[in-house]
Amino acid sequence: MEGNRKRGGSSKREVLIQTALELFGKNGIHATGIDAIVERSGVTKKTLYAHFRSKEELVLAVLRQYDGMARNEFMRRVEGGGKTPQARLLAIFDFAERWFQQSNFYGCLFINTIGEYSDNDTPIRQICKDYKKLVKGYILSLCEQVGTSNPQELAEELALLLEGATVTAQVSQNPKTAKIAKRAAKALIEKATS
Amino acid sequence: MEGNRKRGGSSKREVLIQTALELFGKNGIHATGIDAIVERSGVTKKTLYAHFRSKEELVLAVLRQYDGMARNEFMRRVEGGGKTPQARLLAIFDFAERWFQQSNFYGCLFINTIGEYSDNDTPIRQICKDYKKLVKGYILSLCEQVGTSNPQELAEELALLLEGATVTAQVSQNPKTAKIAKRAAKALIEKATS
DNA sequence: TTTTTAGTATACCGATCTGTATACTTTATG
DNA sequence: CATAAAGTATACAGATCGGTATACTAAAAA
Repeated sequence: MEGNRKRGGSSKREVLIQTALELFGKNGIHATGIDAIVERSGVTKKTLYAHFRSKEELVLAVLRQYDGMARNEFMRRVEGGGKTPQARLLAIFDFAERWFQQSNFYGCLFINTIGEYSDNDTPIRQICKDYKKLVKGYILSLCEQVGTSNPQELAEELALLLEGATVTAQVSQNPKTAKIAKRAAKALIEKATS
Repeated sequence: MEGNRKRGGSSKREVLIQTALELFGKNGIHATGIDAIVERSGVTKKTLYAHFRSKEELVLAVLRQYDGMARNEFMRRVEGGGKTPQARLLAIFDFAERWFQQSNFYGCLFINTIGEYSDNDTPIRQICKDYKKLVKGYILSLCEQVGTSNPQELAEELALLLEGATVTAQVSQNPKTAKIAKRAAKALIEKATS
Protein backbone atom coordinates (compact mmCIF):
# COMPACT_ATOMS: atom_id res chain seq x y z
CA MET A 1 0.00 0.00 0.00
CA GLU A 2 0.88 3.64 0.08
CA GLY A 3 -2.21 5.45 -1.05
CA ASN A 4 -3.57 6.02 2.44
CA ARG A 5 -4.79 9.40 3.63
CA LYS A 6 -7.52 9.16 1.04
CA ARG A 7 -7.27 12.30 -1.03
CA GLY A 8 -6.72 15.20 1.33
CA GLY A 9 -8.38 13.19 4.04
CA SER A 10 -6.65 11.62 6.97
CA SER A 11 -4.92 8.35 7.62
CA LYS A 12 -5.89 6.21 10.57
CA ARG A 13 -2.75 7.45 12.24
CA GLU A 14 -3.89 11.04 11.99
CA VAL A 15 -7.39 10.19 13.18
CA LEU A 16 -5.94 8.49 16.23
CA ILE A 17 -3.67 11.41 17.02
CA GLN A 18 -6.49 13.90 16.60
CA THR A 19 -8.86 11.88 18.79
CA ALA A 20 -6.24 11.35 21.46
CA LEU A 21 -5.42 15.06 21.39
CA GLU A 22 -9.03 15.95 22.11
CA LEU A 23 -9.34 13.49 24.97
CA PHE A 24 -5.95 14.23 26.50
CA GLY A 25 -6.69 17.93 26.36
CA LYS A 26 -10.10 17.58 27.93
CA ASN A 27 -9.53 14.92 30.57
CA GLY A 28 -5.79 14.60 30.90
CA ILE A 29 -3.55 11.75 29.82
CA HIS A 30 -3.80 9.34 32.74
CA ALA A 31 -7.57 9.68 32.83
CA THR A 32 -7.84 8.82 29.13
CA GLY A 33 -7.80 5.10 28.43
CA ILE A 34 -6.84 3.44 25.19
CA ASP A 35 -10.32 1.99 24.97
CA ALA A 36 -11.85 5.48 25.00
CA ILE A 37 -9.57 6.60 22.17
CA VAL A 38 -10.35 3.47 20.18
CA GLU A 39 -14.09 3.84 20.65
CA ARG A 40 -14.22 7.54 19.84
CA SER A 41 -11.97 7.31 16.81
CA GLY A 42 -13.73 4.31 15.31
CA VAL A 43 -10.38 2.62 14.82
CA THR A 44 -9.58 -0.81 16.13
CA LYS A 45 -7.22 -1.36 19.02
CA LYS A 46 -5.14 -3.62 16.82
CA THR A 47 -4.68 -0.82 14.32
CA LEU A 48 -3.74 1.59 17.08
CA TYR A 49 -0.98 -0.72 18.23
CA ALA A 50 0.12 -1.20 14.65
CA HIS A 51 0.83 2.56 14.48
CA PHE A 52 2.05 3.10 18.03
CA ARG A 53 3.99 0.63 20.11
CA SER A 54 2.53 1.85 23.38
CA LYS A 55 0.38 4.52 24.93
CA GLU A 56 3.49 6.57 25.65
CA GLU A 57 4.41 6.56 21.96
CA LEU A 58 0.94 7.80 21.14
CA VAL A 59 1.29 10.51 23.77
CA LEU A 60 4.60 11.57 22.24
CA ALA A 61 3.11 11.65 18.75
CA VAL A 62 0.20 13.75 19.99
CA LEU A 63 2.49 16.22 21.74
CA ARG A 64 4.77 16.52 18.72
CA GLN A 65 1.87 17.05 16.37
CA TYR A 66 0.30 19.67 18.61
CA ASP A 67 3.66 21.34 19.12
CA GLY A 68 4.00 21.89 15.39
CA MET A 69 0.41 23.00 14.87
CA ALA A 70 0.30 25.35 17.83
CA ARG A 71 3.62 27.11 17.21
CA ASN A 72 2.77 27.49 13.55
CA GLU A 73 -0.58 29.09 14.22
CA PHE A 74 0.86 31.23 16.98
CA MET A 75 3.46 32.76 14.69
CA ARG A 76 1.06 33.07 11.79
CA ARG A 77 -1.48 34.95 13.89
CA VAL A 78 1.11 37.20 15.47
CA GLU A 79 2.67 38.01 12.14
CA GLY A 80 -0.72 38.77 10.65
CA GLY A 81 -1.77 40.80 13.67
CA GLY A 82 0.52 43.76 13.06
CA LYS A 83 3.30 45.19 10.96
CA THR A 84 5.56 46.76 13.56
CA PRO A 85 7.29 44.66 16.21
CA GLN A 86 5.33 46.51 18.91
CA ALA A 87 2.03 45.70 17.26
CA ARG A 88 3.02 42.08 16.86
CA LEU A 89 4.00 41.74 20.49
CA LEU A 90 0.57 43.02 21.45
CA ALA A 91 -1.05 40.76 18.86
CA ILE A 92 0.16 37.83 20.97
CA PHE A 93 -2.60 38.63 23.40
CA ASP A 94 -5.24 39.06 20.72
CA PHE A 95 -4.34 35.59 19.57
CA ALA A 96 -4.56 34.40 23.16
CA GLU A 97 -8.03 35.87 23.58
CA ARG A 98 -9.36 34.04 20.55
CA TRP A 99 -7.77 30.86 21.83
CA PHE A 100 -9.36 31.22 25.27
CA GLN A 101 -12.75 31.71 23.66
CA GLN A 102 -12.72 28.37 21.88
CA SER A 103 -15.19 25.89 23.31
CA ASN A 104 -12.52 23.20 23.47
CA PHE A 105 -10.07 25.37 25.39
CA TYR A 106 -8.82 23.47 28.42
CA GLY A 107 -5.63 25.39 29.06
CA CYS A 108 -2.22 24.66 27.62
CA LEU A 109 -1.78 20.97 26.85
CA PHE A 110 1.91 21.16 27.70
CA ILE A 111 1.31 22.75 31.08
CA ASN A 112 -1.38 20.20 31.90
CA THR A 113 0.90 17.38 30.80
CA ILE A 114 3.77 18.59 32.94
CA GLY A 115 1.38 18.55 35.87
CA GLU A 116 0.94 14.82 35.28
CA TYR A 117 4.60 13.98 34.67
CA SER A 118 7.05 15.27 37.22
CA ASP A 119 10.02 13.12 36.30
CA ASN A 120 12.35 15.57 34.68
CA ASP A 121 14.25 13.54 32.14
CA THR A 122 11.45 11.86 30.30
CA PRO A 123 10.80 12.48 26.60
CA ILE A 124 7.27 13.62 27.39
CA ARG A 125 8.44 16.39 29.66
CA GLN A 126 11.19 17.35 27.26
CA ILE A 127 8.72 18.10 24.47
CA CYS A 128 6.75 20.35 26.81
CA LYS A 129 9.85 22.17 27.95
CA ASP A 130 11.10 22.61 24.39
CA TYR A 131 7.79 24.04 23.26
CA LYS A 132 7.92 26.73 25.92
CA LYS A 133 11.52 27.49 25.08
CA LEU A 134 10.75 27.87 21.38
CA VAL A 135 7.80 30.16 22.00
CA LYS A 136 9.91 32.30 24.26
CA GLY A 137 12.61 32.39 21.59
CA TYR A 138 10.09 33.70 19.12
CA ILE A 139 8.90 36.38 21.53
CA LEU A 140 12.53 37.31 22.10
CA SER A 141 13.11 37.75 18.37
CA LEU A 142 10.27 40.25 18.31
CA CYS A 143 11.63 42.07 21.34
CA GLU A 144 14.98 42.39 19.63
CA GLN A 145 13.32 44.33 16.82
CA VAL A 146 11.46 46.63 19.12
CA GLY A 147 14.42 48.72 20.15
CA THR A 148 15.07 48.10 23.79
CA SER A 149 18.34 47.88 25.66
CA ASN A 150 17.41 44.57 27.22
CA PRO A 151 15.22 42.48 24.92
CA GLN A 152 15.77 39.33 26.98
CA GLU A 153 14.26 40.98 30.01
CA LEU A 154 11.21 42.17 28.13
CA ALA A 155 10.69 38.79 26.48
CA GLU A 156 10.76 37.02 29.84
CA GLU A 157 8.20 39.39 31.26
CA LEU A 158 5.84 39.07 28.31
CA ALA A 159 6.16 35.28 28.32
CA LEU A 160 5.17 35.28 31.99
CA LEU A 161 2.11 37.36 31.22
CA LEU A 162 1.07 34.96 28.49
CA GLU A 163 1.41 31.93 30.75
CA GLY A 164 -0.43 33.67 33.54
CA ALA A 165 -3.27 34.68 31.27
CA THR A 166 -3.54 31.14 29.92
CA VAL A 167 -3.82 29.34 33.24
CA THR A 168 -6.05 32.03 34.70
CA ALA A 169 -8.40 31.79 31.72
CA GLN A 170 -8.42 28.04 32.20
CA VAL A 171 -9.32 28.30 35.88
CA SER A 172 -11.82 31.14 35.63
CA GLN A 173 -13.15 30.19 32.21
CA ASN A 174 -13.02 33.87 31.42
CA PRO A 175 -11.14 34.99 28.29
CA LYS A 176 -10.77 38.54 29.60
CA THR A 177 -7.45 37.62 31.17
CA ALA A 178 -6.00 38.16 27.71
CA LYS A 179 -7.00 41.82 27.82
CA ILE A 180 -5.49 42.23 31.27
CA ALA A 181 -2.24 40.73 30.09
CA LYS A 182 -2.28 42.91 27.00
CA ARG A 183 -2.70 46.05 29.10
CA ALA A 184 0.21 45.07 31.33
CA ALA A 185 2.29 44.13 28.29
CA LYS A 186 1.66 47.53 26.75
CA ALA A 187 2.95 49.23 29.87
CA LEU A 188 6.05 47.06 30.02
CA ILE A 189 6.81 47.56 26.32
CA GLU A 190 6.41 51.31 26.63
CA LYS A 191 8.69 51.41 29.60
CA ALA A 192 11.32 49.30 27.84
CA THR A 193 11.32 51.37 24.65
CA SER A 194 11.17 54.85 26.10
CA MET B 1 -11.96 6.71 71.38
CA GLU B 2 -11.18 10.33 71.12
CA GLY B 3 -7.62 10.66 72.29
CA ASN B 4 -6.18 10.17 68.87
CA ARG B 5 -3.54 12.49 67.39
CA LYS B 6 -1.22 11.19 70.10
CA ARG B 7 0.08 14.23 71.87
CA GLY B 8 0.80 16.88 69.27
CA GLY B 9 1.24 14.12 66.75
CA SER B 10 -1.11 13.29 63.93
CA SER B 11 -4.17 11.17 63.56
CA LYS B 12 -4.40 8.55 60.87
CA ARG B 13 -6.64 10.93 58.99
CA GLU B 14 -3.97 13.59 58.92
CA VAL B 15 -1.30 11.10 57.91
CA LEU B 16 -3.44 9.97 55.01
CA ILE B 17 -4.13 13.52 53.88
CA GLN B 18 -0.45 14.44 54.11
CA THR B 19 0.67 11.35 52.20
CA ALA B 20 -1.97 11.83 49.53
CA LEU B 21 -0.97 15.47 49.21
CA GLU B 22 2.62 14.50 48.50
CA LEU B 23 1.69 11.90 45.91
CA PHE B 24 -1.02 13.97 44.23
CA GLY B 25 1.37 16.90 43.99
CA LYS B 26 4.18 14.85 42.55
CA ASN B 27 2.38 12.50 40.18
CA GLY B 28 -1.09 13.92 39.80
CA ILE B 29 -4.36 12.56 41.10
CA HIS B 30 -5.33 10.02 38.45
CA ALA B 31 -1.84 8.56 38.44
CA THR B 32 -1.92 8.05 42.20
CA GLY B 33 -3.68 4.87 43.28
CA ILE B 34 -5.23 4.22 46.66
CA ASP B 35 -2.81 1.34 47.11
CA ALA B 36 0.17 3.70 46.76
CA ILE B 37 -1.26 6.03 49.39
CA VAL B 38 -1.97 3.11 51.70
CA GLU B 39 1.50 1.65 51.30
CA ARG B 40 3.36 4.93 51.74
CA SER B 41 1.32 6.05 54.73
CA GLY B 42 1.50 2.74 56.55
CA VAL B 43 -2.22 2.87 57.10
CA THR B 44 -4.56 0.10 56.11
CA LYS B 45 -6.96 0.44 53.24
CA LYS B 46 -9.79 -0.37 55.59
CA THR B 47 -8.85 2.55 57.79
CA LEU B 48 -8.63 4.84 54.79
CA TYR B 49 -12.17 3.98 53.78
CA ALA B 50 -13.28 4.42 57.37
CA HIS B 51 -12.15 8.05 57.15
CA PHE B 52 -13.08 8.78 53.54
CA ARG B 53 -16.00 7.30 51.67
CA SER B 54 -14.22 7.35 48.34
CA LYS B 55 -11.10 8.55 46.59
CA GLU B 56 -12.91 11.71 45.59
CA GLU B 57 -13.65 12.50 49.22
CA LEU B 58 -9.98 12.07 50.01
CA VAL B 59 -9.09 14.36 47.12
CA LEU B 60 -11.49 16.97 48.44
CA ALA B 61 -10.04 16.69 51.95
CA VAL B 62 -6.52 17.07 50.57
CA LEU B 63 -7.44 20.12 48.52
CA ARG B 64 -9.26 21.75 51.43
CA GLN B 65 -6.39 21.10 53.79
CA TYR B 66 -3.84 22.45 51.34
CA ASP B 67 -6.05 25.43 50.57
CA GLY B 68 -6.00 26.46 54.21
CA MET B 69 -2.30 25.82 54.72
CA ALA B 70 -1.19 27.54 51.55
CA ARG B 71 -3.29 30.70 51.90
CA ASN B 72 -2.27 31.01 55.51
CA GLU B 73 1.42 30.79 54.77
CA PHE B 74 1.08 33.08 51.77
CA MET B 75 -0.47 35.86 53.83
CA ARG B 76 1.88 35.32 56.74
CA ARG B 77 4.95 35.60 54.52
CA VAL B 78 3.65 38.61 52.65
CA GLU B 79 2.72 40.39 55.83
CA GLY B 80 6.13 39.64 57.31
CA GLY B 81 7.91 40.64 54.13
CA GLY B 82 7.27 44.36 54.38
CA LYS B 83 5.49 47.13 56.24
CA THR B 84 4.18 49.29 53.44
CA PRO B 85 1.61 47.96 50.98
CA GLN B 86 4.13 48.41 48.17
CA ALA B 87 6.73 46.34 49.96
CA ARG B 88 4.17 43.66 50.71
CA LEU B 89 3.07 43.45 47.09
CA LEU B 90 6.66 42.87 46.11
CA ALA B 91 7.13 40.40 48.96
CA ILE B 92 4.64 38.17 47.14
CA PHE B 93 7.39 37.34 44.71
CA ASP B 94 10.00 36.77 47.39
CA PHE B 95 7.64 34.24 48.87
CA ALA B 96 7.19 32.72 45.44
CA GLU B 97 10.92 32.37 44.96
CA ARG B 98 11.34 30.44 48.19
CA TRP B 99 8.42 28.26 47.21
CA PHE B 100 9.91 27.49 43.79
CA GLN B 101 13.19 26.51 45.42
CA GLN B 102 11.65 23.77 47.53
CA SER B 103 12.66 20.30 46.42
CA ASN B 104 9.06 19.15 46.47
CA PHE B 105 7.83 21.99 44.28
CA TYR B 106 5.76 20.58 41.44
CA GLY B 107 3.81 23.68 40.52
CA CYS B 108 0.49 24.76 41.94
CA LEU B 109 -1.61 21.81 43.08
CA PHE B 110 -4.81 23.59 42.12
CA ILE B 111 -3.61 24.36 38.60
CA ASN B 112 -2.43 20.80 38.13
CA THR B 113 -5.72 19.48 39.44
CA ILE B 114 -7.78 21.67 37.12
CA GLY B 115 -5.73 20.22 34.28
CA GLU B 116 -7.06 16.79 35.26
CA TYR B 117 -10.68 17.82 35.86
CA SER B 118 -12.29 19.83 33.11
CA ASP B 119 -15.91 19.41 34.17
CA ASN B 120 -16.81 22.79 35.47
CA ASP B 121 -19.35 22.16 38.15
CA THR B 122 -17.61 19.56 40.23
CA PRO B 123 -16.66 20.20 43.87
CA ILE B 124 -13.02 19.49 43.06
CA ARG B 125 -12.83 22.25 40.48
CA GLN B 126 -14.75 24.60 42.70
CA ILE B 127 -12.16 24.39 45.45
CA CYS B 128 -9.43 25.21 42.96
CA LYS B 129 -11.36 28.15 41.56
CA ASP B 130 -12.18 29.47 45.01
CA TYR B 131 -8.56 29.31 46.08
CA LYS B 132 -7.48 31.46 43.17
CA LYS B 133 -10.29 33.89 43.82
CA LEU B 134 -9.36 34.26 47.48
CA VAL B 135 -5.69 34.83 46.71
CA LYS B 136 -6.64 37.46 44.18
CA GLY B 137 -8.91 39.06 46.75
CA TYR B 138 -6.01 39.31 49.15
CA ILE B 139 -3.78 40.87 46.51
CA LEU B 140 -6.57 43.31 45.74
CA SER B 141 -6.79 44.35 49.38
CA LEU B 142 -3.11 45.25 49.27
CA CYS B 143 -3.55 47.17 46.03
CA GLU B 144 -6.34 49.18 47.60
CA GLN B 145 -3.91 50.41 50.25
CA VAL B 146 -1.23 51.34 47.78
CA GLY B 147 -2.91 54.46 46.47
CA THR B 148 -3.88 53.83 42.89
CA SER B 149 -6.92 54.94 40.98
CA ASN B 150 -7.67 51.43 39.78
CA PRO B 151 -6.64 48.82 42.34
CA GLN B 152 -8.65 46.10 40.60
CA GLU B 153 -6.63 46.54 37.45
CA LEU B 154 -3.32 46.37 39.28
CA ALA B 155 -4.37 43.32 41.27
CA GLU B 156 -5.35 41.45 38.13
CA GLU B 157 -2.01 42.20 36.54
CA LEU B 158 -0.01 41.13 39.57
CA ALA B 159 -2.03 37.94 39.93
CA LEU B 160 -1.25 37.11 36.32
CA LEU B 161 2.45 37.60 36.94
CA LEU B 162 2.33 35.29 39.95
CA GLU B 163 0.55 32.55 37.99
CA GLY B 164 2.92 32.93 35.09
CA ALA B 165 5.96 32.74 37.32
CA THR B 166 4.59 29.63 39.02
CA VAL B 167 3.92 27.58 35.92
CA THR B 168 7.11 28.77 34.24
CA ALA B 169 9.15 27.78 37.28
CA GLN B 170 7.42 24.40 37.20
CA VAL B 171 8.26 23.85 33.55
CA SER B 172 11.80 25.22 33.55
CA GLN B 173 12.62 24.11 37.10
CA ASN B 174 14.21 27.50 37.50
CA PRO B 175 13.14 29.67 40.44
CA LYS B 176 14.43 32.84 38.75
CA THR B 177 11.02 33.41 37.21
CA ALA B 178 10.08 34.91 40.56
CA LYS B 179 12.66 37.65 40.08
CA ILE B 180 11.42 38.35 36.57
CA ALA B 181 7.88 38.65 37.83
CA LYS B 182 9.01 40.88 40.66
CA ARG B 183 10.76 43.23 38.26
CA ALA B 184 7.69 43.49 36.08
CA ALA B 185 5.50 43.94 39.15
CA LYS B 186 7.66 46.80 40.35
CA ALA B 187 7.24 48.58 37.02
CA LEU B 188 3.48 48.08 37.04
CA ILE B 189 3.12 49.24 40.63
CA GLU B 190 5.21 52.35 39.94
CA LYS B 191 3.15 53.17 36.92
CA ALA B 192 -0.10 52.71 38.84
CA THR B 193 0.94 54.86 41.79
CA SER B 194 2.66 57.72 39.99
C1' DT C 1 -4.96 -12.87 -10.51
C1' DT C 2 -2.43 -13.74 -6.80
C1' DT C 3 -0.24 -11.86 -2.93
C1' DT C 4 0.60 -8.67 0.53
C1' DT C 5 -0.89 -5.00 3.39
C1' DA C 6 -4.03 -2.58 6.31
C1' DG C 7 -7.92 -2.94 8.28
C1' DT C 8 -12.17 -4.95 11.30
C1' DA C 9 -14.20 -7.65 15.00
C1' DT C 10 -13.68 -9.84 19.09
C1' DA C 11 -11.97 -12.40 22.64
C1' DC C 12 -8.56 -12.65 25.87
C1' DC C 13 -4.28 -11.85 29.28
C1' DG C 14 -2.25 -10.28 33.48
C1' DA C 15 -2.03 -6.25 36.15
C1' DT C 16 -4.05 -2.69 38.53
C1' DC C 17 -8.00 0.10 39.78
C1' DT C 18 -11.57 1.49 43.52
C1' DG C 19 -13.91 -0.45 47.07
C1' DT C 20 -15.61 -4.37 50.39
C1' DA C 21 -15.51 -8.49 53.58
C1' DT C 22 -13.62 -11.36 57.25
C1' DA C 23 -11.06 -12.18 61.21
C1' DC C 24 -7.99 -10.71 64.58
C1' DT C 25 -5.60 -7.08 67.70
C1' DT C 26 -4.69 -2.93 70.08
C1' DT C 27 -6.20 0.64 73.11
C1' DA C 28 -8.74 4.06 75.38
C1' DT C 29 -12.48 4.80 78.40
C1' DG C 30 -16.69 3.93 81.28
C1' DC D 1 -12.13 -5.35 83.99
C1' DA D 2 -15.17 -5.17 80.28
C1' DT D 3 -16.59 -3.04 76.31
C1' DA D 4 -16.45 -0.69 72.13
C1' DA D 5 -13.99 1.95 68.92
C1' DA D 6 -10.09 2.02 65.88
C1' DG D 7 -6.69 -0.30 63.93
C1' DT D 8 -4.01 -4.36 61.30
C1' DA D 9 -3.66 -8.03 57.92
C1' DT D 10 -5.30 -10.07 54.05
C1' DA D 11 -8.13 -11.78 50.71
C1' DC D 12 -11.32 -10.78 47.29
C1' DA D 13 -14.95 -8.63 43.89
C1' DG D 14 -15.89 -6.37 39.71
C1' DA D 15 -14.30 -3.13 36.55
C1' DT D 16 -10.89 -1.15 33.83
C1' DC D 17 -6.09 -0.71 32.58
C1' DG D 18 -2.47 -1.42 28.69
C1' DG D 19 -1.47 -4.71 25.40
C1' DT D 20 -1.85 -9.29 22.58
C1' DA D 21 -3.92 -13.23 19.78
C1' DT D 22 -6.96 -15.20 16.33
C1' DA D 23 -9.75 -15.15 12.40
C1' DC D 24 -11.67 -12.77 8.79
C1' DT D 25 -12.09 -8.92 5.06
C1' DA D 26 -11.10 -5.13 1.82
C1' DA D 27 -8.10 -3.37 -1.29
C1' DA D 28 -3.90 -1.97 -3.44
C1' DA D 29 0.35 -3.81 -5.67
C1' DA D 30 2.88 -7.41 -7.94
